[in-house]
Amino acid sequence: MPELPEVETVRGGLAPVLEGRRLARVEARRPDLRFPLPPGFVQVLTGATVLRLERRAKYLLARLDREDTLVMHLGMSGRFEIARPEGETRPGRFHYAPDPDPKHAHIVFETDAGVRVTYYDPRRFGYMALVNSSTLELHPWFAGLGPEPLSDAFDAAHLKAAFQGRRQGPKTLLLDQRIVAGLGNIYVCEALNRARISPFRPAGRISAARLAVLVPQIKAVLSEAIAAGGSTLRDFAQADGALGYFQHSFRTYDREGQPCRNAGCGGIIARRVQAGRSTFYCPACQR
DNA sequence: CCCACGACCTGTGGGC
DNA sequence: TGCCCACAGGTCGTGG
Repeated sequence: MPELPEVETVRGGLAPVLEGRRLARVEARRPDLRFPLPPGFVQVLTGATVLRLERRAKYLLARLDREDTLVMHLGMSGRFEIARPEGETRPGRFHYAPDPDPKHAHIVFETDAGVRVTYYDPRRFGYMALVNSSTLELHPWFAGLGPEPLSDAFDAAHLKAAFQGRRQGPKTLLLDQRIVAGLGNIYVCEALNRARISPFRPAGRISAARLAVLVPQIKAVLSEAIAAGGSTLRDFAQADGALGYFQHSFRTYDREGQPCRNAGCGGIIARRVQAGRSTFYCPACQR
């Protein structure tokens, strides 16, 4: 599920309970998620202190007082929940409300403050790994990533160069994490609608002037979504259990047959499968 | 390089 | 009510 705004929302929710805390107990309730958990996963993490919780693209990075960084990707259906102890039976031993979804509770972290952070992932497209911190940016998951869309490095000139000579539509290329890192299906559809650019127009033939409109629209939709706590569809919730509200602001996503919300448009949102993914767009104003 | 398609895995919602 | 199919926020790989 989670695209950049949802991962950023999760980061913001987990940071206050994890940063500066020691992981007193770590439990892997199955040996794998999408990939096998690394050997020594539980042993390395148990007793480690989380120095900072960061985000790069759609990855969460827990910087540890260890050689390795804990790298986490939520895939399509991964989510975290925070549970606070309901009581302490004896020092360091806490008890909690029953887990509402034990079947999909794959990884459990318990901090020295007794806060329990559980990773749920029904589809198990998510993954966790331990990656050497000093060479993290050389790791295959990170080496080829494009710039953060909210950074100054992501600008019209960057997109112009990345789109140069490409015949694929901007929809497909913006999903390519090597071009820009963190966008997913929802926010690409939303940004292209705001910029009134067709998802199907050969990217190399989009003018620099229109890319100069697209870039700030991408930044705007991401910033607004982060401010709203992300989008809650199906299973996504913030780490504290609260729902995100940005889905109410969608202009295209999952709005097939409904009116385009762009000023003065009056078109009807359509859905087309493009490169195997649903593309929602307005045929009237997106050119 | 482009595209279409399938794989990974499970759950849910809509149509009949 | 029950069954079946389509589809789901993300990557990764193959083959034409």
